[in-house]
Amino acid sequence: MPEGRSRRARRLRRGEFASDAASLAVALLGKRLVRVLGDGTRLSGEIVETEAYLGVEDLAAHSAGGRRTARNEAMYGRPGTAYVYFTYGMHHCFNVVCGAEGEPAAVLVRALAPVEGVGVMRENRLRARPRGARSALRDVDLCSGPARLCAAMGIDLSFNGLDLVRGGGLFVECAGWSPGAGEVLNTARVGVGYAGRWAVAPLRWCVAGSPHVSRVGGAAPAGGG
DNA sequence: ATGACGATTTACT
DNA sequence: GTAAATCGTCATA
Repeated sequence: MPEGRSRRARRLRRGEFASDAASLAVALLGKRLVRVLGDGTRLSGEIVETEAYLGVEDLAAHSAGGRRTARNEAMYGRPGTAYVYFTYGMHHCFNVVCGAEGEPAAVLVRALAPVEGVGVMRENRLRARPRGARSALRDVDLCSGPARLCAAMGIDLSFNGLDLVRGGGLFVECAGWSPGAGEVLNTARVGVGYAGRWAVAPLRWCVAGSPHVSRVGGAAPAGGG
């Protein structure tokens, strides 16, 4: 079913990234994250899971309390800027900066349904897997997590601060489909247990029933949308 | 200079 | 279910 590039595909404009993080997190579902390699090869996937990080007041965000460091500087940039960070000594995560410039809000892209360049994504994932990894790598798991999708798409720190609008080889396309309200699950965010009441705020969104959504603790996301 | 800690993934019991 | 892997970043000194 996923065919290649649609003729109608259109890159998102600056203004479409300027909304608040929660709105953008929902709006990005169904959009396509695209990377174009040097030789013109396209790697892309439909966004099926996102999380909103609201900025200064959000204790789960890297920008909590207005924290501004070399690492999270990109969060303070123009809407449509890529914020990529390195964590756990081995993983990268990709965010889209949103809101007004100077206000540190972003949307973490947590999972994709691969569309183009699936073979390359698989190679990238296998190469990035820890030494000793033996289990089969299922297609459905190529991009089913924030670090997995970065590995598959080849997104690393060199993309941090990149403008997705003027875009080099990384941008977001309108794919011509977005889930309706009944097709979206809204849950608490993953991996932010340290953030007090912000840990349970419903700021994660998934395309309901998508097999490409991340499975935390081995389970599919529960709860209604 | 040093120590603690991840917006995770994987393997193993 | 638990635990290991692995290192840049930040706060403290």
